[in-house]
Amino acid sequence: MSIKGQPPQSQAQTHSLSQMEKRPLYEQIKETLLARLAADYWRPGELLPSEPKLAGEFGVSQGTIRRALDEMVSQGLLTRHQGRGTAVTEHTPFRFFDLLRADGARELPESKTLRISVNAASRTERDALELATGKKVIRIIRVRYLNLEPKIYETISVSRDLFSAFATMDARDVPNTIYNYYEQKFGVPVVSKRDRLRAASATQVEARYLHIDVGTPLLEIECVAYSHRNQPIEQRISRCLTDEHHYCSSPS
Amino acid sequence: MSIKGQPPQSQAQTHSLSQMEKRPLYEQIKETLLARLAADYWRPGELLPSEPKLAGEFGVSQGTIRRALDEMVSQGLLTRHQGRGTAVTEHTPFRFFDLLRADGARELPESKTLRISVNAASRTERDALELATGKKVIRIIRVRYLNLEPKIYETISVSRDLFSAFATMDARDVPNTIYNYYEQKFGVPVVSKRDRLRAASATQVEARYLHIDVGTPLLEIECVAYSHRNQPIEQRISRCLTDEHHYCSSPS
DNA sequence: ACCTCAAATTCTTATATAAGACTTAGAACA
DNA sequence: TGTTCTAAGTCTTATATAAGAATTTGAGGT
Repeated sequence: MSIKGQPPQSQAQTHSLSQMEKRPLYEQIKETLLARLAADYWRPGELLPSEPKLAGEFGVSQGTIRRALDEMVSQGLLTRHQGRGTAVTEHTPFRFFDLLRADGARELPESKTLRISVNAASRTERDALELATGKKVIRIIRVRYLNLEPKIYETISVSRDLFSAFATMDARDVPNTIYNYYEQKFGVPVVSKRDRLRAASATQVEARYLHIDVGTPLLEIECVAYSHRNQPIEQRISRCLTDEHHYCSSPS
Repeated sequence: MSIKGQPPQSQAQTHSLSQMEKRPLYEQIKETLLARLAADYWRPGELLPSEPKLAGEFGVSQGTIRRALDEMVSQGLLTRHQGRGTAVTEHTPFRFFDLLRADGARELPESKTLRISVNAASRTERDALELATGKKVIRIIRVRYLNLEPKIYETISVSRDLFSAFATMDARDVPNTIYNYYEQKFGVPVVSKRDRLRAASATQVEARYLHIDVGTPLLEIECVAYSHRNQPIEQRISRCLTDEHHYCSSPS
């Protein structure tokens, strides 16, 4: 029984990759790992146990672990290096920011929060965030600067039930890279998003903050951010001045 | 030798998955299959040989074939069904059309070609299509209709060297779903694309064709379409009226 | 400071078994 | 005689495991 390299103690009971389950093993394992990631079991940048170790822990072969990890890598959740190990991806602040300069370079925007308010969710907010009628949302309105010039007028909506801490927060304390904040303060990582884009005209308010004329064409990006299991986390409507930048779709 | 179902003639010598090669087998196989796809060795919708057959042909195990096929499936080139087989994906006309109605439904646009011309390639065209200085392009300008209303003013640019047949074509004969035409007439399938989006103002010409006022905000989509091996095929600039439709990014 | 070697890791390939889908032979029935 | 249904058989892809190769890292020696 005393095989060298065996993991310490008894820890083989808690996983229960139920044999009765119809779903394939690698999928159950992926789900478990996903849950751990969501629970901050491993920190971003941290190395996961090696494939053989995980295989031992779950009582399956290395290849099965590998398949689960492969899928998470293709989702951008993990990063692997031969000879080194498998790490939790550290999301750069750029990960979900798709406005590029003409030369293709990315600039990190600065942000100035204008207002935080609590409102009844609108129809589109309820649809996007999958909220029941009567639920409330917290709205954060801010202006974002690229190369020190105001380029984006942005309205962020989140469920008050999930992010009540925002309601009492001072506008100055709203962090710039807010997805990181969701992950660190609330333990809710944003792992995917879906964008819808239109052309629009600058309103009076937008014109004032973006230093442009009323009616100037703006690129409107309506973005819904999702956490694990496709749970919608945030709706964001960004109205962007695209004189020096453009939105870049991920190559399909 | 006369095994039933055997492909005709001798075809087992040409593969040469050179043992000297440093690249993994599955990658070399993928490359070969990709080349066959590009050469129209199998037609869209057609079933490929089964995994064991391919394994036998290439002299590798089924798992290795599987890995090559898996990657091509994830790129959307192949479609697999357990128990049936692996087929070449038939691209619907919608595959690369990202303008959706508010309810999320897709409408196939009608097109009216306005003009076909041959010009020296502009700077952006040369960049997009990777053409040498002095090379010429064929430009196709057309209006596209959604639900019978003019919504898109579109300029298509392709290399004259590759698509000379366009130069002498009557405007009325330009097909609506032009990617299919590339694949069927020129044997050049479009397998991916990259979009860049901006907000813009309708010019006088656009205003006339789209039945709108000059200066109306339009969504400008600059799209470069690629064939196998990332060869750029076409640049397309679509200026879209987004009062009833919106651009939808593929979920990342 | 540089080189060598050993240990740990992921990567590649192969093989075996399971599960789903289509085909066809043949019985049952009209 | 023709039709319909059933079930077995055969083809397909899906899943799981194992073993050796390639790569990185770091310790130890020169």
